[in-house]
Amino acid sequence: MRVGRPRDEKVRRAILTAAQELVLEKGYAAVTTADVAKRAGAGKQTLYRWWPGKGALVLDAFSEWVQQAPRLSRRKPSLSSTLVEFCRGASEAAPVLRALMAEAQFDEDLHRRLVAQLVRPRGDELRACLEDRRPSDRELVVNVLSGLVWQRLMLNEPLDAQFVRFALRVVERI
Amino acid sequence: MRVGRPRDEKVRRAILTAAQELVLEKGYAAVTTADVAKRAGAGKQTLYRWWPGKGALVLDAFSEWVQQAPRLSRRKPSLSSTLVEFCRGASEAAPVLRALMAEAQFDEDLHRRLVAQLVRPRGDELRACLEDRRPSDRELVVNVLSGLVWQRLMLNEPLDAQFVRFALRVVERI
Amino acid sequence: MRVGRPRDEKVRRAILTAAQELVLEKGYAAVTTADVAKRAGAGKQTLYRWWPGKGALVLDAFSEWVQQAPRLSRRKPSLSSTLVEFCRGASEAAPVLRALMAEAQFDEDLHRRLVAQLVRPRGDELRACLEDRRPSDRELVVNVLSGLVWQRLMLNEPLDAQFVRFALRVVERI
Amino acid sequence: MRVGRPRDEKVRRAILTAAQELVLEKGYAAVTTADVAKRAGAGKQTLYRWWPGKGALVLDAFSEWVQQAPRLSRRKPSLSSTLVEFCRGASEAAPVLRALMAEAQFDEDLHRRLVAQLVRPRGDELRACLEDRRPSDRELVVNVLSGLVWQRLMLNEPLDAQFVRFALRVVERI
DNA sequence: TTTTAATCGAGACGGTACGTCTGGTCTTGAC
DNA sequence: GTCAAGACCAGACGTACCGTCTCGATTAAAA
Repeated sequence: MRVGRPRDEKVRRAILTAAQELVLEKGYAAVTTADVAKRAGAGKQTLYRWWPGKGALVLDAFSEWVQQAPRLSRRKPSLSSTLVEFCRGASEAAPVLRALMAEAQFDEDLHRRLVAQLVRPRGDELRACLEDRRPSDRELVVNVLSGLVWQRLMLNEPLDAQFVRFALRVVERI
Repeated sequence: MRVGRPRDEKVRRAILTAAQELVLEKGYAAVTTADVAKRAGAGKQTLYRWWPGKGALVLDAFSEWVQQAPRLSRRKPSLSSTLVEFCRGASEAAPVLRALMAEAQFDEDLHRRLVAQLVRPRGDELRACLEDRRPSDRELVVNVLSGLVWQRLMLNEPLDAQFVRFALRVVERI
Repeated sequence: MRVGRPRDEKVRRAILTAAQELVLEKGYAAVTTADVAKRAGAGKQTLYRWWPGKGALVLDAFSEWVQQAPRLSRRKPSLSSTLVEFCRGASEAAPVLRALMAEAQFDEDLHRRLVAQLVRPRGDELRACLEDRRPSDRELVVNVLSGLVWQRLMLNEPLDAQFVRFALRVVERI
Repeated sequence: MRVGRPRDEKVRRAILTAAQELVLEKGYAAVTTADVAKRAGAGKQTLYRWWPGKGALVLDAFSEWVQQAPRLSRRKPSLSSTLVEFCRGASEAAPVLRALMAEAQFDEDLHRRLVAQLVRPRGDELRACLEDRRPSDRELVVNVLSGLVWQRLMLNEPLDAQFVRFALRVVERI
């Protein structure tokens, strides 16, 4: 059985919340691990016990936030509504997503986490809307859409309704 | 007339060369402006007189390198050959491109330079291969292809022959 | 009567032993309370239940060790033999004594313990060898000898036979 | 010739002054290198360029301070007046001297500096007052007096007029 | 026998100092 | 005024240690 004092889930939550608040307030680059720990009323060591660094922490903070969106409809959502929702979320979180993807380019481990927690799940959601397509087409469409969105993010161009229309037009021609 | 000692073009070249060498040897993140200056036999101040920081310097060093590829054929190149060439270059320089795009997420000015010196020119080359398409389609195709490539880079997946076939298959269905 | 589980004397001994071993192996500064607890198979809390900190613990560990020297002769020992024995012990334990006296400068409580457990008893032993002196002289001699020894320790100079001769020469001139 | 920007003596002075002030205000243990750098308007790196750590810095700060005492009399000072002056200085700076001697027990380099900058010079001053003594006696007296003073410091006992009388009584009997 | 309460090992916790590192600016004398 | 050299300010970084707290298990006296 696990011995020693168990890890305190409340502390973990407090750090995640603090990270989220601070990143939204001051932006990813301006936040330090020390800031987060202080705001959370935690020690730096505790933060580093749970996460290897700022990137992984902020990723956790926001991948939970993104998941907040209710997935309660039992009916398979349409591609267009999924894409709209997708872009809405990405647009709100754009600065964080850009920073995380950027940081991940310098950090192998963060890169893996980012793919597993954000990139892949979004792709899976899209794929789920394409069950009526031929399997070989599915990957095409998912890649194209995901590529368009990430490019848009990295080039800091708006993920607005016009973009959604554009993307849908691309898809219906494939 | 400008007074004082004139700026030394040889120094500028030496810094660019040193930056290129060091980034290829140790990777973007592991190189500092001080390293580059030392290798080039230059002072840090000289480096900062010509460039605003590491990002812009490395961008210059490698955008020249990318342009090295001879564009001498007067015949309009085909889309597929352009894409092959495009991916070959991107694949070789992938670590640098990833790092520059990442850095640009934290640096407005570098972002502008990157778009102007790397992103836009590549898009223009692609566009030039699509003159037989309807104008509205052109932007579609350019966006999709560029999105696929950048996504591939940022996700650190190979830009190999298989990817080129995949991309061409997408395009011919639009 | 005391309720609850009684304190375990075996644990106390294990911690003292572990502290002694570790300090002899790695030196006072390189040992942490966590190290000692781990070596003793004890928890940190147990250690802190018995002692207020590393200093007091090590002091206990070594003041017992110093006392090991048999004081069984019923005849009053001579000053010179006492001093020889005194210096021999201080020389062996020099690194620990230096560290304890140093730590005591930053820790009021440890300072009191150190004086009570090490400084005063040694002075009393010396005083006991000087019963044939005039009372006012006794304090003089004890202070001078003790001062010479502690200075020698703190300046990291050898407490060897030559020093003993030197000290005795001083005393016989007072 | 020396190239590069020369070290800035003004910064060095500012750091020394800040160290002195802070140590007098808050005590040695409560002062950090970051505090000193901030108060001095300097960067931490600059501090570490000039000194290897807090100990060496504070030693410099106070060894200059101790030397401030005017040594202008051309006549050889008497032993008693030297001792009085000696004890007055040591008494004022007692907390710092205790801390430095303590820290030096954990830091070989600081130990050497402390002996060279504080312990030896004081000894030399005493020796200079004893030119009328036999050479072999001189070392005796210097050692005894210095031992008495340092012991007094480390045991945190007052270096007052009574102590001076005591010390002089010892000396005149040697 | 059951309850109670202090102890035990293990290790997470808040706090904080440390010394290193990087980025971008400033200051020399030489040219 | 530019150059090489390198010191400068600023502050983030991750590690280390301290002494406390929390957990489930153990132990013996009290009920």
